[in-house]
Amino acid sequence: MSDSPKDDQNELSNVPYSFAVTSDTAHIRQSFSDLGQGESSGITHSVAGRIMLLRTQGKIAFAELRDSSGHVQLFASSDATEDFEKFISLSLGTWIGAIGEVMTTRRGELSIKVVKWVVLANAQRGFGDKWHGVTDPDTRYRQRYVDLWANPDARTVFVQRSKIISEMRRYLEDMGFMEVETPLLHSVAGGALARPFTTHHNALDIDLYLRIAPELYLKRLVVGGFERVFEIGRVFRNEGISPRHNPEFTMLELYQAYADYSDMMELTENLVAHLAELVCGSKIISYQGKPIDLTPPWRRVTMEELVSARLDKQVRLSMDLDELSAIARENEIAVAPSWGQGKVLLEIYEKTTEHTIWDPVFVCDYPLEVSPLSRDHRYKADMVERFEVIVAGRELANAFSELVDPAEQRRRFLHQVAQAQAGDDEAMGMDEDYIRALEYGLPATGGLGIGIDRLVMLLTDQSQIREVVAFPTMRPEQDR
RNA sequence: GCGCCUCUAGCUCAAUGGCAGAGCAACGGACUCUUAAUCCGCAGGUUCUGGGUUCGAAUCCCAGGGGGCGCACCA
Repeated sequence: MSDSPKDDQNELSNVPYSFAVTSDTAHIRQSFSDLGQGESSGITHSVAGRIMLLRTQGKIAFAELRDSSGHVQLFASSDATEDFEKFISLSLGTWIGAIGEVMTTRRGELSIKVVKWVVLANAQRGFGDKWHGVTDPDTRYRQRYVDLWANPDARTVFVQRSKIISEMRRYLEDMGFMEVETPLLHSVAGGALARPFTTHHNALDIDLYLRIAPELYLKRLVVGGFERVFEIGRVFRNEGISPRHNPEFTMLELYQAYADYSDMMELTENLVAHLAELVCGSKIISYQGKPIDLTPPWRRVTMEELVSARLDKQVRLSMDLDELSAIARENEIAVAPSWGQGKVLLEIYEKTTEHTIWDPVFVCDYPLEVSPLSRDHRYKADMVERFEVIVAGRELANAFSELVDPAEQRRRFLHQVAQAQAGDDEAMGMDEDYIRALEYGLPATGGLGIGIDRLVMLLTDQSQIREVVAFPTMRPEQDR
């Protein structure tokens, strides 16, 4: 970052406003794959991209031209190429457009035999070591444009991210879901338990929150008669940054009328397995050196069973608070006085069990106490019909049968407000309009949220969220 | 927010108390089929910043800054 750009070379700064390409490098590779060694195709193409390598050899030169689809070799020679002397003095990183016949060299390398060429952009700064690239994480994340050229693997991740999201859209649309957009600016921060970012609207003179979840608006749309809706969008949570957390991240949320959380399980496992097959070529993927089998159906097991098996003793929500708290303390969990059995059970699960799960598991049936938007379990007291999907020790999805009873929703919100007053800065606020919406009638509805960034991490074998977010949140650069 | 680690040429890295170096990039040159081309030459530094210990500090100590990892919070 302290490096300074080279002085402009005037003749190279005078670059054209457009350049007509006839093909990209991937299509050329595809079209001329049967061209034998030392053959000329007789077909001229015009390509553009960056010069990533340049090998001069007296009166001839070889360059690697890279574009967004791949790369192809340029072959230049003093008798065929215009301004040959200038061509061989090009700096690595220069964008050029090149026109010439498609051919192969004596060694069989597919090449464009450059006749005419033009500089499209000058690279005044270099892209690092041509073998090692740039590995400094600070540079890679702050200057992603450098990373993407210096480290081709970084580029692949973002291509796959794009494929995952685009295929997710297509898959859901094929199921009859409609993509919608709901507000990012909320006057009540709801739909999840998290601290929000605050901002201010000048004309209305009110504080607004950047949304922590689209949930409550999406369910309003179901009330409005859109029976299958989804949104893929950014949410914002004012929390710490870590290898698995970025303050803004992308969520898929979907809602399906007349469905419950069992339907959401089926949808989730089928969607994720489908995406894995698309991106990884198999439902059995490799993550951080270990295999993960995403083939449906995934194991379905209750939180109580998981924790009981892990701790090798019965752990039930129906136990006395003292009894549960003792188990928590045995596992070095500090129990806060405001916690009920539900919160204690959740803490025990999260601290002792969650990180030990590798292959995908639907962790079913959460305590009502920690699930203010989920519908009461149809058979189990103080439980809700909710599940999280855990893969590789991490939460991948969260879903439930939605709470449809406005009076009960009001009680849940009131409890949240009390929690907030007791100092819980992640508790939800009262959302009167949402209750009013429920009063107009929300049918049985299944809801699902999937963290896209974490899904992309899983399917691209990345351990850090910064590898799948093009421009992760960073402390502002200091003057250096 | 707390703990541990780290910062040396544009990039990737050496030098562990004794003359700050290499490869790549850049720059100059040779070379008509290369594949990280090769070869010759040249240049490149506030060793993150500030203070301290020492005859002598990239190296040891203190403080600050950037980054990484772990914990906490969370998805």
